Amino acid sequence: MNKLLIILGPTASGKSDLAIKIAKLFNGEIISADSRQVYKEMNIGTAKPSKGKIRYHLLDIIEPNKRFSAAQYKELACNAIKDIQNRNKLPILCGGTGLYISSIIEDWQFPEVPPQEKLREELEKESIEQLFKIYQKLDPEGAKSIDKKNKRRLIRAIEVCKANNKPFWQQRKSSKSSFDTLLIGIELPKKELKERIAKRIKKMINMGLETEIKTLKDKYGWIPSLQTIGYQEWKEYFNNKLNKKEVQDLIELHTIQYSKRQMTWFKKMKDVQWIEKPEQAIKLTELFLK
RNA sequence: GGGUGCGUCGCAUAGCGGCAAUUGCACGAGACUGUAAAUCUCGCGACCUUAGGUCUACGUAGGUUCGAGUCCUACCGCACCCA
Repeated sequence: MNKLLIILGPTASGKSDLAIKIAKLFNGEIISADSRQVYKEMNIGTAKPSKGKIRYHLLDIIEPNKRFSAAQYKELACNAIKDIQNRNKLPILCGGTGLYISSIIEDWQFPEVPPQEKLREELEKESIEQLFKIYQKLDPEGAKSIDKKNKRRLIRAIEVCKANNKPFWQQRKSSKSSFDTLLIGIELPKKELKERIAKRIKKMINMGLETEIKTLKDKYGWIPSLQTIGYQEWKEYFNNKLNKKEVQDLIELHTIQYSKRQMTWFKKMKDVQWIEKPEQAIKLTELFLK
């Protein structure tokens, strides 16, 4: 069996619940496609699914102060998918990180150049214009289409070129996924999504989000993985610049904005079956598995 | 009743005679191949097909000026002070 079911959608749209439901009905296991739920100790703020009967992969696989990447994700996720298929179960890829999902369904080959902190630090000092010039020299073709005002991206492009002595643009590859896929996207009316987001955030706070963050920042400081919606907002709170209500409002705002960015990515993806109700997903899955 | 200050594009903020008007936020659209819940771009008075042009706009009404968000007068609203 080579089937792979994918469930995507913006945050708080009910992806996990749907995935669990389908996993129960169709003998499946879930692979999280979420760039924050991979971290240990970040539970409440990432709305990490709690342990249940259904096996959930790629949660809690890394320490919060460690670096994680899309390339690592892709490898781990592919392995998990194949493993599940080999055991004759249905793998369900479920999450809101568009980049991670795309890397699997389009079988991206990331250039095999791990991040090089030193080089990055060096390049970080340069101006954007300067960086663009450097990149232009290394990869004139790529320079035509790169986002020339995005420092982070320029630095990575330069890093890859230097490491392999080949233009960055030629090192990015994608192809048709070898999996037989069904993509289901959840798209709720704006108003409903907003309500669900607000509700979820309230719940998080009631569940002790503040304590979770306090523990994390006391233990690790404001590490990069805390640069996450629902976490970063508390920095000002602990500095007494914001009160709790303001933090909550900010989280809500940022989450809504994030959900729009997610949709921008998803809408670009081909072959997504957009649904609003879980029953529709179940029907689609039935047909898919026939 | 007297005095002072302030009223600018959803909100905040700049502007001190050449302005469709600065900046931030919000909002809209979009990009994305090892940080992606990250990072970045563009748009944001209306109309005309782009270059560009036309109209309507800085509390209201007048005035001075080639030209007014900017100066003057009156009025309205808000804030503070003195009575």
